[in-house]
Amino acid sequence: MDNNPKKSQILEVAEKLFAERGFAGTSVRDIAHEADVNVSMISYYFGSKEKLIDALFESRTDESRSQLESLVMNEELAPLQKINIMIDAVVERLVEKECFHKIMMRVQLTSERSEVISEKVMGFKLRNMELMKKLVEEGQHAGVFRSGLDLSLMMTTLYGTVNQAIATQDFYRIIHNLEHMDHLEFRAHLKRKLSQHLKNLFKSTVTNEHHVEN
Amino acid sequence: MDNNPKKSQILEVAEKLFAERGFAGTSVRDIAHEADVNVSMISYYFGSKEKLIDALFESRTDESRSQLESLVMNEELAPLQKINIMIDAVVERLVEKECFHKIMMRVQLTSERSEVISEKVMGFKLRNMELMKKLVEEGQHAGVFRSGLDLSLMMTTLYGTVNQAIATQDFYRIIHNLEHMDHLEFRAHLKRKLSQHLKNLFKSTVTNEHHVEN
Amino acid sequence: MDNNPKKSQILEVAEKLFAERGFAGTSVRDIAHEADVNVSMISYYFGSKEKLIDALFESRTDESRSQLESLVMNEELAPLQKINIMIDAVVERLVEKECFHKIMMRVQLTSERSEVISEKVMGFKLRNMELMKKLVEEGQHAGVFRSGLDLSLMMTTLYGTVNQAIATQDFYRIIHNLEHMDHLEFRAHLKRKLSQHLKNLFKSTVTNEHHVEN
Amino acid sequence: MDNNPKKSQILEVAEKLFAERGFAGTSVRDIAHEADVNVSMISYYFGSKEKLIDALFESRTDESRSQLESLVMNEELAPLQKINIMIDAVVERLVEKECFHKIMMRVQLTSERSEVISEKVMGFKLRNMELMKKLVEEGQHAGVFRSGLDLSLMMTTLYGTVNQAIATQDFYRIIHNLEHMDHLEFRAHLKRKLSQHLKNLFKSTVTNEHHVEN
DNA sequence: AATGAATGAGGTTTCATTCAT
DNA sequence: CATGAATGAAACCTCATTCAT
Repeated sequence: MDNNPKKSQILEVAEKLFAERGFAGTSVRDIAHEADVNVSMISYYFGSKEKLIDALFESRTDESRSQLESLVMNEELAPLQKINIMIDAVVERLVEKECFHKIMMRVQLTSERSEVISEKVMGFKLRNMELMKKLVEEGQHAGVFRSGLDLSLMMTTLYGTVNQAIATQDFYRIIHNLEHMDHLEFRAHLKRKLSQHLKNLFKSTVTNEHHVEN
Repeated sequence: MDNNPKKSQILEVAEKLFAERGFAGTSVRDIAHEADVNVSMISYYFGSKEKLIDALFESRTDESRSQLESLVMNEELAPLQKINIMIDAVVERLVEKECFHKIMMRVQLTSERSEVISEKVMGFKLRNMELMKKLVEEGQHAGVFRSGLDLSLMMTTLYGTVNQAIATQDFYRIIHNLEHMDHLEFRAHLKRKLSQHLKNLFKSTVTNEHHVEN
Repeated sequence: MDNNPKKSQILEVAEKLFAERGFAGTSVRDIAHEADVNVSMISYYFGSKEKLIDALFESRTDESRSQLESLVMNEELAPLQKINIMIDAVVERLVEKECFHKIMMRVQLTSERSEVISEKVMGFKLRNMELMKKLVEEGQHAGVFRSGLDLSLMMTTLYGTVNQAIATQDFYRIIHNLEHMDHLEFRAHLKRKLSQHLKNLFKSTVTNEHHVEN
Repeated sequence: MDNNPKKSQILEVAEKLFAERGFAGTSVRDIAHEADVNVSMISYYFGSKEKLIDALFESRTDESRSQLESLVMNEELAPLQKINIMIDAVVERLVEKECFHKIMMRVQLTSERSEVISEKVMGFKLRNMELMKKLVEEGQHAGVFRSGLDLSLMMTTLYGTVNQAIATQDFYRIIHNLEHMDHLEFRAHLKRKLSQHLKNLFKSTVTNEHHVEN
C-alpha cells in the first residue's frame, strides 16, 4: 500500500475502529489520535472520511483478489476436495481479516453505500459466485453433486456461519469456557471448529442423499 | 407498546432507520422528521437517543419472549419435527422482524453496547440456547441425533444463514432475477427457500451419518 | 402567603434551590420535582420563573418589614445598647433566613435584576440605612458616638461579615473542628460568635477612641 | 496566560460575564460573541464550559500566589503595621480584581463546585489563614495583640466587608452622591475608605482594650 | 382550577474539513 | 509536503412555557 507508513497506519487503525464502532460511530479524530497522526492528515491523504473507507476497501479487496481462482482451475483435486479447500480458505480469510469483514457485514446491512464500496462488494461477491458455480457444475457433471443445489444459499450459509461466529465469538467463548485462551489460540480453535462444522454440513448437502424438495 | 401512538411511531421509525443506517448513523433529527414529531419528543419520551434504542430492545425482545418455549415442551412431536418447526420459527421471526434483527446484528458487531442491550441480547441467546439444548438432548436420548453435536455451531449456522440472507437479499434478488417481486412476495419466497435449505442442512447433520471428527 | 399550600411549597423549594444553585442554575423542573408538583404549576401560579423569584422577594421582604423599626423608637435604651440589639437582630435574621439572604447576595452581584427585585432590595437597604442613621445621630447627639462615623461602611461590615460567615460556614466548621455539630447547634454557635465579634468590633469604632483620619 | 491572544481574550470576557451573570447565567454563545471568536473555540481551547471556569481559576489564583508571603517574613515591621499592610493588600487585590472575586463569592455560595475550583479556593483560604495566624501569633508574643483573638472571624470581617462593599458599590455611590466619579476615581476612593475603615476597626480589636467575652 | 403532553428556542459540544503557514 | 489552528454545521439535549383538556 503506497509504501507510505502514515497512510498504512491510518488505514490499519481505521479498519479496527470502523469494525468495532461502525463508520458513523468512528470520528476522524479517534482515528487520528489512535494512529498518532494529526487530524488533518486524513483529509490530506485521503480527501475525506468517506474516501478513507473507500480506500480501505480498495486496499483490502485488492489484497485478496484471485486468492481462490487457482483452486477452481486445479485439475488434480476431486470436486468435494475443492469444496473443502474452499471452505478452509473462506474460514481462514474471514477469521484472519476479522476487522475488515466486520466492516463488510456492516456495509451490507446499510442501504446507502458509496459508489466505490458497492462496486467492490458486488464485484467481490459475483466473482466468488462465478468461481463456485464452476466448481459446483464440475461436481454435478462428475455425478457426485446433486443437481438441485442452490449455490447462493450454500454461500449464504458458508459466509453467514463464519460471520455469525465472528460476531458472536465472545458468546462462544463464554458458553464453552474458553475465556482463558489468548486471542491467537482462540482464533486457531475457532477456525478448526468452523472448518470441520462446515465441511460436515456441506458434505451431505452437496451430495445426492437426504434431500427433500418443497 | 404503551398504547401511546407517538411513542410507537417513534419506535417504529427508529427501528427502521437504525436498521438501515446504524445507531450512530441515524440522528434524532432524522427520526423525528420521519416520524413527523418534534425533535424534543425523543428526549421527552425516552430521555435520550441511547435510551431510545434501549427501549426499542426492551419492547421488541419482550414481544418475542417465550415464543419458542412451548415447542420444546410439546410431547407429541418427534425430535426432528421439532427441529424443523424451530427452523421455521427462527426463519419466520428473523425475516419478518428484519429491521430489528439487522439492529441486533449491528449491535453484536459493536464492542461497547449499552447495559440494557447487552443484558437483553445475552439473555435472549442463553434462553434460546437452553431451549435448543433440551431439544437436542431429547433427540440424542431417543437415539436419532448423533452424540457429538456442537449446539452452538448449529445455532451459529441457523442464525448466521438467515442473517446473511437478510443482509444480502438484494444480491440474492439480482442473482435469481427476482427483482420483479414485490416485497411481500419476495419475503415469502425467501422464507420458503431458507426453511427448506436449513432443514436439509440440519437433517443430515443432526442424524448419525456422514460425520468426520477432527 | 396566600394560604395556598402548593404555592408556599413551591416558594420554599425555590428559595432553597436558588440559594444553592443560583437563579439560572435552577430549572423550573428541578423546583417542580423537589416540590412534588407538576412543572406547569409554576407558570400557572406565578406566570413565569422570573415572576417566581419576584414573588419570593415580595413574600420574604414583606415578612421582615418593620422588624427593626420599633427598636429605634424605643426611648428606654442607651444608644450603644440599641446598636447591640440591632447587631443581634441582623445576625439572627441573616443566619436564620440563610437561604433567602444567599439569594440576596447573588442578586446584588448581578448587573441586571428584575424591576421588582431591584426596587425591593433598594427599598430594604434605604430603610435600614435610615433607621440606623437615626440611631447613630441619637448617639452622636448624646455625645457617646464619635462624629466622623461612616454609617454605610459600618453597615457594610455588619452585613458583609454575616454574609461572609454564612457563605464560608463550611470552611469555618473545618477550621474549628465543628463538623460533628448538627445544623441547629452550629447555627446557634455561629450566631453567638458573630454577635460577640461584631459587638466588640463596633463598640470601639462608634465611640470616640482610637481613631485616625486619613 | 499561555501567550495566546484568543485564549486570553476568552478568559477575560468569561471572567467579566461570569462575574456579572453567574456561571449558569452565562452562555458560551455570549462569551464567544463578546470575545469575538467562534463558539466552538471555547470547547476547542478549554474542552468545555466547566473547564473554562476551572482554567480561569487556575490562571487567576496562580497570578496572586504568594503575594502576601513576603509580608509576614519581614522582620522590620511592627505587628500592627503588618496588619495594616495586609489590609491594604487585601483591599487592593479584591477591588482591583473585582470580577474574579465576584466569581469567588458566587462559587462560595454554591453547594456543588468543580473539583479544581474547590481545591483552589480551599488552598487559597488555608494559605491566607496560615499567614495571618503567624502574623497574629507574632503580635501576641510581642504582647501588643490580645490573646483571645478569633482569627477566622477577623478574616471573615476583612473579606466580608470588602466583598460586601464591592457587591453594593452602586448603592454606596448613590448614598454618597458619587455618581459623577468615573470608575477609576471611584475605585481609588473606595479603596481608601475601606482601608481606613478596616484599619480602625482592627486596631482596637486586635489590641487589648474594650473586650468582652461571652 | 389544575394538569400532563407537547413544543420550539436555545443550550453545549463534537464533527469533518479547510486554511495559512 | 505536512501541520496545527480554526471554523461552521450539525449533533444531542434541556429549557421555560403553552395548550387542550
